[in-house]
Amino acid sequence: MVDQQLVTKGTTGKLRRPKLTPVSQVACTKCGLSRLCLPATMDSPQLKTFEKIVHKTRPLQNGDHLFRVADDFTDIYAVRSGCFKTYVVDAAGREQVLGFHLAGELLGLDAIYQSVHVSNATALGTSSVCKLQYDEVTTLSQQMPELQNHMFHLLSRRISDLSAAAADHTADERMAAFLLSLASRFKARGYSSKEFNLAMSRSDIANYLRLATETVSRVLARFQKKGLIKVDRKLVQLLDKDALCKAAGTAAW
Amino acid sequence: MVDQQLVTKGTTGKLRRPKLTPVSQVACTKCGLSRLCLPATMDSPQLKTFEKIVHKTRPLQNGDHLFRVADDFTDIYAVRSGCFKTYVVDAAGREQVLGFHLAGELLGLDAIYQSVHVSNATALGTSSVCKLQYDEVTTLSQQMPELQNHMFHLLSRRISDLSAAAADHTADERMAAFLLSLASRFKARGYSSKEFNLAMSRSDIANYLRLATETVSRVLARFQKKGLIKVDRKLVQLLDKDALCKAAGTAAW
DNA sequence: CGGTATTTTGACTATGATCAATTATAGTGG
DNA sequence: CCACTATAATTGATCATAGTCAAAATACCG
Repeated sequence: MVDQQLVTKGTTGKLRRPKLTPVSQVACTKCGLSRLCLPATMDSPQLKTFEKIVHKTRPLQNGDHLFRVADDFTDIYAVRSGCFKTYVVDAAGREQVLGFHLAGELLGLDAIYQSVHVSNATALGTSSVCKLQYDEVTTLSQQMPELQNHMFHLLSRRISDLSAAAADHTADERMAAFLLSLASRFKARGYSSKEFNLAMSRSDIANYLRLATETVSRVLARFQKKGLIKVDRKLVQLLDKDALCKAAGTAAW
Repeated sequence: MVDQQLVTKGTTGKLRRPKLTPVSQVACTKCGLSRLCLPATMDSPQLKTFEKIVHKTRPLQNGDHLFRVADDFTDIYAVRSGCFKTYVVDAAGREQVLGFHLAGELLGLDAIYQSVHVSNATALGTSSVCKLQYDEVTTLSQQMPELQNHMFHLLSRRISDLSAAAADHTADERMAAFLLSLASRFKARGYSSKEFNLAMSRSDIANYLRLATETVSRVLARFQKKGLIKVDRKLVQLLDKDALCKAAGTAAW
């Protein structure tokens, strides 16, 4: 694999990461929770109240678990930095990746109705979260319609996303849709939507997309040959988004 | 893997074992809403208040649409009788069935965050629903913690179900799991869990399970030959649930 | 009944999985 | 800094599950 121009040959991916631009006016000072996981309509005093139930935690290292199946459910987590993967292990011991969660996204929502975690969450690289005690969230939601509403929206959105992901698509479509999804989420966070690092391994991607690792490799190679993307290890550049959208079988992103 | 920290003194008085939310004795007199879609802890006066926001509608005929993509989202629907299917149509015109919804189950939850429907819902056979104006639900949730909690639970449960359905399984596993899911839902509604009618066509089932219609036919035939089930047209009898569970790759239901 | 829908069955095919081998990459300790 | 190892990613060859195409059988409905 001959790659001529690497802006920086990566001992660390951090150096070359596109700069962050602040997204929201309001932000939780305590943990940097951006607008992405906060109600848009919160004013200052509300924010202050809200901050009281947000608890910082120390960062997790690659592979560390945030929670596991059957753990007591007491807290919701908001990703502060890094990336987490959630997964389950079925009766036959096969792992199934349920999702990847970037900064500003919530973890553990599937545990609410059973008061027990039904999935595992593990850090991909050094990552951190904010902790929100669930009963404090519900209590506060009683007083703050905006928060209640926001919770409904977040849950609804996850339902919608999962529905979309459940659809029947070819390997190429799924891969293209996956890359575009990452792009749009990075963009929403102020990062480049054309170039980003994959926090997860090929086999995690494969598992998430219900493909074999080899297929992921091949599809990426094929996309590259067709000029849709450029891949170098973890770094992905989207060269032709329109074509990618077409490959994904979706309207423009 | 599975921790043994199951001995936890409760921080709250809540049940925390993996089981369904407790069911209530009460039922909405107005539309027959069963305990399945009502908060378990509602008492009589609360129920009366709740009933005020429940609106009966006239039954729909087979194929009638309850809502379509891009329709304004104003109401949540609770299935009163019959069965509904929700689906989307992708850019290429392919239909994707998202789910089947039996009495007591809610419809339209994926529309909350966009205030617009993102899926279509159509009746399978003559079916009816109750209508709940969404902003009345949220307003009432502010005053009734039980209702808010119930909404969170329902949304969380749907997330959990969708996650499970998204997993990568063989045709046999998916079919077995599908039959068992129906069985358990019928049982929860007081119907037989061993014998029931399929409200949906083979091709709807196939689409939902991401299989070809022909494959559904073949799998059902295979199951019958192996003595797991008996199928006659729409009527299904589960003859050997244990074997079905094994075929589904799940623990007993 | 007669005509249309749906379902089933059979033959063949293709997409993506599996198996196997090779090449990169990241970590570790001398 | 460089072997040395373990892990991850890629590439090739072959296989199998489920899809597609085609046709027959069965159910549905006026």
